[in-house]
Amino acid sequence: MMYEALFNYLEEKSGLSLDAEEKALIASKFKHKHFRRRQYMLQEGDVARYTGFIVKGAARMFSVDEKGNEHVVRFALENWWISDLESFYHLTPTRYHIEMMEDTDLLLITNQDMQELLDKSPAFDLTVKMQNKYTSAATQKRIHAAISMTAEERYHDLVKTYPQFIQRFPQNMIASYLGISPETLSRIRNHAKRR
Amino acid sequence: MMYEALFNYLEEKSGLSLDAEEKALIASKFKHKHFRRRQYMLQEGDVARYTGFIVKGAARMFSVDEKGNEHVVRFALENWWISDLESFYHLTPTRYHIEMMEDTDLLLITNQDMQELLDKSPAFDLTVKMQNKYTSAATQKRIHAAISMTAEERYHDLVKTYPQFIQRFPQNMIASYLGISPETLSRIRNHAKRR
DNA sequence: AAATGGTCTTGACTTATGTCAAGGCAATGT
DNA sequence: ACATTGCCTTGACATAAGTCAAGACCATTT
Repeated sequence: MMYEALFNYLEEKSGLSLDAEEKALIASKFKHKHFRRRQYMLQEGDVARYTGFIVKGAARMFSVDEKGNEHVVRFALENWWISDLESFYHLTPTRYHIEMMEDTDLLLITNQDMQELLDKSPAFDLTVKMQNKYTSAATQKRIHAAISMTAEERYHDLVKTYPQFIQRFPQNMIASYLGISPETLSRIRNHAKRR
Repeated sequence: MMYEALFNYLEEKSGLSLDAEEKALIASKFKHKHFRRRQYMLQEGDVARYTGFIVKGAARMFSVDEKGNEHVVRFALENWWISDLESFYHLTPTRYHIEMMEDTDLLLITNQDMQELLDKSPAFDLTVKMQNKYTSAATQKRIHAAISMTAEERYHDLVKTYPQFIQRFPQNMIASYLGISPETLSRIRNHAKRR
């Protein structure tokens, strides 16, 4: 059932195994919600009451600037967390939207329940610690890419690092994620092919 | 003395107060090291054995590309942590350099000692958790800036967010941090003045 | 089956930013 | 005091990427 994906993820990331009691505790803190393709989990101005764990599906988080242009800040797939952490932790209105790109099953948890789990479930606590390490390394790499590589280099790097993204997100959103226009991405891909 | 800065930081971030025993435990895990201006804490190819806490001073972390150009990935000042976390956690050779921009006092800790402190010192554990929240929000903001703002907007945003950087780091490194050339930054600053 | 809307491509043109080169100024070392 | 070096500015030119517009191709809805 739905929670198995989360248990597997926790056991794998933490390296610890979960007994029935810990599983029950964890399951009691998350509630399951199904989203349809194009449905929003969060909209600009909302406060992010939940962080979501993706059991199945895909989502994107993006902002909209004054000119109405969208900027994709992150993508998320199975076994990823999705939320605006700034809003989630500080209870401030978010500047972002989170939209499902496919029919998606999420497990949702509030900040308060998350704090409780961090205290009471060693596997959960350790998983979050491991995940933070991984994420901080990855975001550092992305910042480095953004400031030091050309659009073409960033695209090839993305293809290598997250090939799933290319399969599951349309090209104009990939372009937005890379910080370039869809036209530029189209040309980059055609140049690459010719060689 | 040297460790007071760290204790103050931990008490403030965690909201917990440290008794003599916890202070002694923490102090036993860090060693103090003084660096002179221009001295390196880490060089490309090294493994980052330590993470540093800056008691006094300033540092930059940067990479060098094939053309020999430097790219500043981050700056750090008093009460900031500095390390290549990817190398530190995975014991892989780093692609970065960390150089002191001023005479700097650091408190250094190994990964193993850090794990032990996370287990044994509640204030340390809570501080790291709080810090992770703060950092993940800040890096998300920086990624958003890099992909969606012009060079000029990014500069003004930096001036507002980290005015200390402008005071303490030379302009060519600020430019590198923003992902633009020193010439472009010079022109941006002069345009701004005229208005 | 036709209509609609979204997605990608391509061409022509514009604009932001980079590159190269030279000179000035201030800090630093000898 | 002088030489050296690093840092910043400015101009001329080059280039990467953005913008606008049109058309092709699909998938989805009616």
